[in-house]
Amino acid sequence: MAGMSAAHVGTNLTGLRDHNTALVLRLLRAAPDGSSRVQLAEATGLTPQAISKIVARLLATTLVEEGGRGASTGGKPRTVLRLRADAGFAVGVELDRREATVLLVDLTGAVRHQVVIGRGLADELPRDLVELIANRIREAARTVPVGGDLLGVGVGCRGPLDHANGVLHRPAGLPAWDNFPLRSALAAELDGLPVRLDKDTNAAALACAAPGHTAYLHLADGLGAGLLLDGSLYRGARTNAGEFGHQILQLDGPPCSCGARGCLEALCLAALAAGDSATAARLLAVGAGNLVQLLDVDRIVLGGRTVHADPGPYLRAVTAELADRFPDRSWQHTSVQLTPAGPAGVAIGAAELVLAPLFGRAVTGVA
Amino acid sequence: MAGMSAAHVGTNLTGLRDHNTALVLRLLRAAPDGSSRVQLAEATGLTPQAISKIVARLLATTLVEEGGRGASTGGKPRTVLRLRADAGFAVGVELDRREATVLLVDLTGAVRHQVVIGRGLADELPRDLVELIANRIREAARTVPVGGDLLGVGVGCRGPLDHANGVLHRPAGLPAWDNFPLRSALAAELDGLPVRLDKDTNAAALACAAPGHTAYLHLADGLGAGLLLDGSLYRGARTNAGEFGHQILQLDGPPCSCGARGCLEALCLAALAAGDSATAARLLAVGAGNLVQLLDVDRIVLGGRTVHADPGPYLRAVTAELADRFPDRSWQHTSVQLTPAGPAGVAIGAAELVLAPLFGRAVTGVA
DNA sequence: CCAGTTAAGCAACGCTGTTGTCTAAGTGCA
DNA sequence: TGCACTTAGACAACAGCGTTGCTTAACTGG
Repeated sequence: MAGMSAAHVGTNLTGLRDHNTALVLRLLRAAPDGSSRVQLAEATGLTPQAISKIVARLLATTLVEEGGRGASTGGKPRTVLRLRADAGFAVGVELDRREATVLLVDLTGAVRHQVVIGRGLADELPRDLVELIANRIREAARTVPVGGDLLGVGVGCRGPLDHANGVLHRPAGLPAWDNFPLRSALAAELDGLPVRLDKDTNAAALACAAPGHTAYLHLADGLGAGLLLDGSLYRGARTNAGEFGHQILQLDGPPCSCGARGCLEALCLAALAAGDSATAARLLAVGAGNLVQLLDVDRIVLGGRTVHADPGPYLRAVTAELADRFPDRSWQHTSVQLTPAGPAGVAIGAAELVLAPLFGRAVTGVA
Repeated sequence: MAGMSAAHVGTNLTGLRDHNTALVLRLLRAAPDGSSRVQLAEATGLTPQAISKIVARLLATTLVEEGGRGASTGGKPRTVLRLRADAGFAVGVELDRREATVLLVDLTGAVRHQVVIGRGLADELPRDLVELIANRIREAARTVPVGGDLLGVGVGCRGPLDHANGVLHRPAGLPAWDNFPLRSALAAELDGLPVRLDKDTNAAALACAAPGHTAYLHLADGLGAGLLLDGSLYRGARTNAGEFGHQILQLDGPPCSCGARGCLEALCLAALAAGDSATAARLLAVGAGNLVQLLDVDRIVLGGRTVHADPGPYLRAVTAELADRFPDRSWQHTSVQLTPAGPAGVAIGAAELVLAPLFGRAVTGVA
């Protein structure tokens, strides 16, 4: 399942239906004011009749509802279709060195409940923190309205880790957590509720999903990236892509926690420790330029505690660096922005790990 | 079409059939000794009956043929199915500063005809070189056996360029070629035969396609990469991904032809100009390590004139660098190898640009 | 008030892969 | 040599997908 490439698998009618259904749900989610059958037909390229059948199936579930009539465009007015926000919920968890966040989002991704815990990976033993978090998750679950379905729990955590198996690999240099099976431990505490684990950077990237190619850069205790290539999360062979901070920017530079010398992360954190955020921003910008050279993305999105504390210098530095290295704006223009998800982006995106399959981003069979 | 993401498009029965058909063709191509219906059913996850129907359709074309019986596995022996190499051909062209290569490959990718022209981008005006190349292509086309179909021409050229529109953007710093519409110019000379244009690095990457994630690094007059993510070429938003050589490795380093300072390419070419191939190899290796950190690929493949001249130092340097930066071999191991396509890899891969759609790598609708 | 326009449903259809059954062509043991 | 067994593959009937052709619903505009 996970890790197995969908590109090498045949597809049958069920897969075809699931693909189109997920596509329709995705389009409805992207339209907060709702959409209509005609609009869906145009967007998907399917015939209006096919859309009518798909919508009829969805209306029979709790996922979609009709919402009155839209304005007429010269004839019969369109029937508004909307995703039912209360039909499904997911819990998102951010696990940091000294802090954890637990929140509940509905099907549209809106936050409905949120608590911050003042304890993190560096403060507790694995079993104790898991129990602490599980308690908060159970509290969040109790706030789910009647009729709403809790679909699962997503956890965003410092890497490196193995997303496919849900196992940590010495996150943030903490040996106590090395090889800890966080996913199964949490699932056991929660009576088998589906749990998904991913790097904090990947989670936060999911929270700013958009069409095309996006690189999300996260600066906090460390520096990492989440890559949304063609709208879906790229995790790489060992689900450990995005180690943006461990690109070497200075040969034989100062040692980094990863063992190498001259990593962007080491340089950047050293500058920040010295209070020189201008240099940190410039270094981040050079790394971002390197990334755009390699991946030619549409969009750079910035986030993480350090950036949120004072976004201006980082946004300006990256924008300037890209303008410098890609002078032909008419042909190559990469936009630079702050993450729209805000400081809770990791936890919000973690919940997205659970919701995404519904909307087809991670479904195998047909991409 | 190109540039438009397939992820946002609905799929119908035609798309379903095309997807499965291309998958079967791809599997047959990957099995030089042929395959059987049973094996195809196992590999695709489709039922034996579905495979029988798909194979029957393919046998009715010239693409696939039966090839006798295989060994028995305890019952009726399997019927061997094989791709008919002579059913289709493609021309591949490599366009370099001072040299061009034109070759013909069959459906399996085997080279059937090859000529090298001692003139390149720097030697001729665009119109003259196009005419020269077109003559060689016509010669190659005459070597196609009767009954064989010439599917088109693929061209691999120094970037930057716009793959979607087939237009060059000042390749190799040659102003005479800036904005030259190479694809349409060549197509006009060849009576509308389909022509595809891509960066030399992308073409060469296609020539070493394999399952999983591969990064092909090409060192010749310049230094670039071709990215095969999940088996298919990743081109990025403006089809200009893979500018691996323009990652900055030394802040405020020596100026590069791209306008920036301290680019890997500038450092590497300077070392080579000084005859210091050890330093060039070490620099390439550091860049490769940065790439693996960001993309977590399964495989690094090396190619290009400079590497082929003496591959040992480059293979060793990259292998050592990766062992250094990813010490946990059991979990993270990226293999390093020379391109199996050899020195003509760019031209062979350029032909692949034409053949790939047949095998579903670039088909829209269903991925 | 009625022609025109747009939205959406109903019914019949073609085509996909699936299921169930049968035949072909081998192996292996008595 | 003969017969039970195994495996490969075909034939026919089928369920389910989106498509086509047509009808009905509901609004706009002169």
